[in-house]
Amino acid sequence: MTNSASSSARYYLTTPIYYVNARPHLGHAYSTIVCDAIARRKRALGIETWFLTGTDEHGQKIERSAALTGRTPMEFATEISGEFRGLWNSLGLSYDDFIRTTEERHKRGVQKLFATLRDRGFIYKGSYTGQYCVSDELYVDGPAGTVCPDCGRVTETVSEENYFFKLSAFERKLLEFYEANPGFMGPESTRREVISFVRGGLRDLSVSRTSFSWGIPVPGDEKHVIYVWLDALANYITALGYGSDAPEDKARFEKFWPADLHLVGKEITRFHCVYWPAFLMAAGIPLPRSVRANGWLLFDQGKMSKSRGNVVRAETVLEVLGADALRYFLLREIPFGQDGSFSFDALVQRYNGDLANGYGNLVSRVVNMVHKYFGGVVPEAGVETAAETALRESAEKTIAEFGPAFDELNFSEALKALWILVAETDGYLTANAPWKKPADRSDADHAALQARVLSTAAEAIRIITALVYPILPYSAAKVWRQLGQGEIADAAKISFLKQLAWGGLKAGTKFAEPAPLFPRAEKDAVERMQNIEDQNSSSAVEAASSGAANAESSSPAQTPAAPHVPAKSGTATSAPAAKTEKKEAIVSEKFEKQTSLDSAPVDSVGVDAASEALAYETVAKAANTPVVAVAAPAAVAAAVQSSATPSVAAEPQHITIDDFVKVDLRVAQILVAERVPKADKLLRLEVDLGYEKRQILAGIAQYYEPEKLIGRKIIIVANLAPRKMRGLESNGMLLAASLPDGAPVLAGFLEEVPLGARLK
RNA sequence: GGCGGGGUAGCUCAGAUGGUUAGAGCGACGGAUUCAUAACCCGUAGGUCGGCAGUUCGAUCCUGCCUCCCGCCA
Repeated sequence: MTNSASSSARYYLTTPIYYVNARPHLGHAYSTIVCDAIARRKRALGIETWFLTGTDEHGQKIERSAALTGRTPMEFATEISGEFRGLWNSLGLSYDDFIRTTEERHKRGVQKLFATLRDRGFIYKGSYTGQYCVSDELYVDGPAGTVCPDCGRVTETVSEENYFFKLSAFERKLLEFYEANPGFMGPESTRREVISFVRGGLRDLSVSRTSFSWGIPVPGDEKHVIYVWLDALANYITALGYGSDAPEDKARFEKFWPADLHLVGKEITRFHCVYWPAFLMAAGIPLPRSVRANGWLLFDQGKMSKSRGNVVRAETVLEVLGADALRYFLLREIPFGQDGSFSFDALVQRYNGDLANGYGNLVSRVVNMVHKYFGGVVPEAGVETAAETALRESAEKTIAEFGPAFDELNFSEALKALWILVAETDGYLTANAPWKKPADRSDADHAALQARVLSTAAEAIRIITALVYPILPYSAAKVWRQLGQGEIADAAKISFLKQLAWGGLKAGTKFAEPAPLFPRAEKDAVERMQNIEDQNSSSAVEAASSGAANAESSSPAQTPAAPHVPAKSGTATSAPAAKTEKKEAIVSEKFEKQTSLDSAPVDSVGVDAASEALAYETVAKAANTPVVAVAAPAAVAAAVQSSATPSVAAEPQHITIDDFVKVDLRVAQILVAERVPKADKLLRLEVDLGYEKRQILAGIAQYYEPEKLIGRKIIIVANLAPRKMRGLESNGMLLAASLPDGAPVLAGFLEEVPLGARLK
């Protein structure tokens, strides 16, 4: 994964810096946890390691969000940044430095970088006239009236004078660099995408803004602030001391730069694989050795979901199962680099299956037996038989396989290999049954067997524990103590992983008392976590509407991208959760599309007040600009104004065809229709989609007799996130025209259509 | 629309330069067992390897077409 020189005795790795427009969630935690595991292993191998994380705090969006809450951008950023740091601390992440882009050391470094680029002739002043999406701070190609490809809103024509970076001068140099350094970026799919992007031609990049002031001023021309990506990317060097004259800063920079690994979310690979190397080349600074993209973390949505398909907070998992459970799940379940889906069910299954029943139970049975049969003191193993040889060789094989897999970031493979050893040790114990003395075995023979088997199994556990330490640091520390090995953190300081070999557990070692490692998660664990999330997300609605916690990081563009460069994602973060939210958000936007197409406004009838609140919540979160999901085009402005929601933009809300396609509209037939007790508006429907049947709740009880609906074919939004109403789960909503008096008229077809047919 | 990646057991995924019975873990079922966290151990599950056509003695792995999903770009 890294090219040359990665074997040197120092290692510098970075997480993305997280944009403070969103509160931290599991997606952010994922990237940071991965880095933490890597950092811990490197340190335990005796490699001097520097692990950097931090927050990205400039930009117009922060300025705005702060204004909505009546605070200064700095106050706002400080609060959210503190939440990130607080979460990393409560997860026990071992970062060496946490940088904020609002810190003086960073500003100084960024200004130096900008000045260097300018002095070397790679920055010039130019002007740009074109289309600009105010909401996404994004320049868009096309004539006046062009729609923003990211959010679907109509762009505005702007004309401004900016500084430009001569990105075009680096097209060939970058391609040559990629060619010469095949390990620079990964995974392979990312690499191909980046190369094909650069081959498609690079245009100069606008690297300053005058439309807002929350940023780092351009040195010598302070009405400009520096482009947020140039600002953000530079954190990787400013945190080490770039731009400082202090000797210790210079020394640190010299020691750790270039970085060995920038771990980034896959949506921001282009910034790290194209712009960042170009900036560095232009400034005459060495390039990082590798950039690796992690995939999205998706939350289970759609059909199965008991979960609401919403953002999950790391704290929830931490509270119920602990940090190690979360770390294990993320690294074991998701092949690194691919998208992975997170669900509480899968988490609990992994936890119980691998941690509680597997590793935890193995430790428990062996430590208990050593206490029971040997007073807690490791006996002499005696002569190795074929069974011990097999286990030892298996452990040696595991040591040989685990490291390379881990170092290639194939955590999932590494853990899989390690858990084979867990299973083999369990099997070895069962096969030799030290707790059972056959009648034909002498006491002496049995004692020898017990000694041999238990010391061998304990040694296997020691090996497993050492290897798993970077991934399960807290649990490994407990086991290490139980095995009488002292503090594993101390062992890590003296490079214990480097010399790890079979035979390290000495006879005579005194075990500590057994203590539970991973208590089995009871059946209610999933439910408990969901409840915690539900409570949290209902309070998040308030936060969102007050502007404090909106805009999940990846979906809206934080950054003003350059002209002609339709940068869509905005943040230096992994931001997986946005995906789900965006999907939901689209649903409300869809109605506007409908309204502009149809004469009668189509409304969402399956939604009662509660789910309207949901629709609003998700839109607000995803877009920062509350969207009103009703009204014909001409009335939009008025509707926005009259709505209680704080509105920023009043332009018509267009979406692209790509957005529309995300709404899964299907033909369904009503099989069952009945009133919901104690709800005068709600009907419970069971509908058949041809490929599946599901339950939907619809607020049409005042207008339709349930009996008359049975057999009728309707149109439903099939991929709407499930929602509970009156204790019943609704999996989708039906479509109907909304008459002036509020009465719904169900949408349907004049011709015969098959069940499950998609509308598009 | 262009480029790229995918569609393998209920779930998450491996895999083969094409060759007798396509694998693992989890879940499910049956058995054994009790040192241990109702755990561990043993066994079982028969999945058109997305669809169709072609190349071949033989394809799930090659070719073409189709379909669905995802990403990047326009």
